[in-house]
Amino acid sequence: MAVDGSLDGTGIAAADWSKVRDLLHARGLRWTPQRRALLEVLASTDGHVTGAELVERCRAIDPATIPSTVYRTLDVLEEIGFVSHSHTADGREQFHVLPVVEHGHLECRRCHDSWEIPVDEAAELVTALERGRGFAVDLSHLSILGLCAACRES
Amino acid sequence: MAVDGSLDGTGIAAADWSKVRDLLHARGLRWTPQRRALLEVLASTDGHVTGAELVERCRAIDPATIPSTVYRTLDVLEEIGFVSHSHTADGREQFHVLPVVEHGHLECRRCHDSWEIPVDEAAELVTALERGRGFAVDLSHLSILGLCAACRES
DNA sequence: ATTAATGCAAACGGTTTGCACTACT
DNA sequence: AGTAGTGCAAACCGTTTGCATTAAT
Repeated sequence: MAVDGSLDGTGIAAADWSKVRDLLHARGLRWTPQRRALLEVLASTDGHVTGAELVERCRAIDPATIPSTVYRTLDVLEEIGFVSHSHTADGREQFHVLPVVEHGHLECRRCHDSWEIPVDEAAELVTALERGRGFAVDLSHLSILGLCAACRES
Repeated sequence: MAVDGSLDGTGIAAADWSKVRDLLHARGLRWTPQRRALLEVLASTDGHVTGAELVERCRAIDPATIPSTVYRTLDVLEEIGFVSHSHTADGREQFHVLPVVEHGHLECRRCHDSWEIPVDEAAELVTALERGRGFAVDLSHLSILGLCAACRES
């Protein structure tokens, strides 16, 4: 996989990287090899990963990766709106990239696989809570634990 | 507040304690001062507390309280079905006493207050996920973050 | 007399912090 | 040159573990 957006041939990822680079530069922030590595990792996720997983995957690219650098970069990426975070059922931080649509997460307590819940699937709950209690649900922080179809059968 | 269920005059708490004591004895487990203290704390909660909060409140009763004892007791209380646990939005363990009805939690990201969500309020979501994906929601682990009515106004 | 439960201390895992140094701009 | 970002190490917080000791049965 390409490491520099400007030389990349895969399209989407390259576009995202230069966008991030520009957003950083616009704020006087900098583009470093460590940030590039994290962006590379983020670009190849299916949309949600824990902080610890990101550290691990960055280490695959650069074994010298330091956790604090990853977490600090995640903070700035969250500030510029490139990622957002919620929490898994067992309390670890869960990050997701540029959510095109806001969504929650569904997690199986047995196989620990997880899926996204799009707005429309949670719509009834969200509007019910809003109408009944005036509570504005933060869907991107919604994490539902349960048993997936496959695990229920076996 | 009374410390021994058999001498207690307040009713509910005393009943719960002897029930727990009996459940423990039925399994060859023991009734200790430390467990009594935790039960006293649990009896006076509004239904949900974090593990760390329980440790702190037990210390108010007995300053010599040891965290591991509290957590170990919570484990057995969960085993005998007297409490169950989920996780708060920031990932700490959240315990609740004998849920008469299974329920989730609503937490305000600003004032950090929290409320219970009874089954019926989550019913639509639960059945939608079950029908659409065969996913069995674990309502007692459901924790929704958002902005409460009071905090939205100000 | 059993053996469950405790106190203690140390370790855990994920994340955060302080600080001197490095390297983007 | 200026200062954002890094590497490192140490601290953090809530929770868990191992083990010798205590105490409920």
